[in-house]
Amino acid sequence: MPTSSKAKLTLEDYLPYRLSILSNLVSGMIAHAYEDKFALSVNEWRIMAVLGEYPGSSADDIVKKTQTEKSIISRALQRLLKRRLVKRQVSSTDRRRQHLTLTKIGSDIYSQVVPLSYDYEKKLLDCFTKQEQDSFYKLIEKLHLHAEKIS
Amino acid sequence: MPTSSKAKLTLEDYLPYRLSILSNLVSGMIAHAYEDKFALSVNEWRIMAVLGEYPGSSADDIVKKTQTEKSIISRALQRLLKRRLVKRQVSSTDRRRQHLTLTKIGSDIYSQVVPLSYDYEKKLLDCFTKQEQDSFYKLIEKLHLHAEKIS
DNA sequence: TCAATATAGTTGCAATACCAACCATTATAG
DNA sequence: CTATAATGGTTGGTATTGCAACTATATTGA
Repeated sequence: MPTSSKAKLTLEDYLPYRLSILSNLVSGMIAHAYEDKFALSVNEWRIMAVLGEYPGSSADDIVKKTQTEKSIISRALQRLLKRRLVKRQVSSTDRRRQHLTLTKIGSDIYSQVVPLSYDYEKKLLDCFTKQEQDSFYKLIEKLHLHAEKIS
Repeated sequence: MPTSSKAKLTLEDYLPYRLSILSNLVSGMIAHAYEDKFALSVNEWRIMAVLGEYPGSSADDIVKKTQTEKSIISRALQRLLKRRLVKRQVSSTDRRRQHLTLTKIGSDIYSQVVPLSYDYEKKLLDCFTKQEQDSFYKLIEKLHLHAEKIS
């Protein structure tokens, strides 16, 4: 084998790359929708999504749930507080911790974004049979767990 | 149904979110490796990957291949040029266009990153049977095409 | 032929991300 | 107790991003 022969990488077939492109495409589309309609960034919406599901969470809970840098959460939270979509209350048992909840306005927006998101997800999953959907979720889950393990 | 009943969104089960988390995890791990070893950002490496596969590509070709903003490509390219990992030559038939190729140094790094990347990919795919791998790729492809169509 | 349009690539600027350092408070251990 | 470490959260500095405006060259069509 001549020394000039070179291993090549086919970007289009490379798993991390494919996942990244797909994720950007899929996330970008829905993100654009609620950015336009409600002026919410991805991080802001994720915070609201966590609070919709788990009212009273702390910033740190959100960090763990969303796997996002805490400074990013902190600043996104500041914007939501300023817009009064979220309110906070210092914990009575630990004064470092703050319980966060959606305000009435925040809740209203939340309940508009949720169906929007689900509709979009449904439209996406349209291309799969029920079996394929199931399979896809399982494979994602499996890969996720494995990636965490070897990280 | 009381007016206070509210649709909720389970972030952990929401497809765009799951893809995003998985993609960040999977890309982050390998990106970290070549950032540490070769001081290459993701965008810089992607450019090199394209040039390894298609020497002589233009910046715009890379934009299309990698689906990345042209300003990002332009600036990542500037760093690669400054480090002399890539060289460029104005096209003889269109003076707006520049043909890009890896330099010797660039090629050397490229041929070190490629096996690193493949090893990592292989380690990732370890958790799948051959059938599952195949199935996963097909589902990703299907979803990708569909997402593009409805976008 | 030449005005209007399109394309390749760069740059300016505001917004965002990342990492580390930092407060304040609470938990732990000697 | 009290010194040390750990935790929740904020902030500063720098780099990166995203969008639009811009330059230069090429293409199109009346």
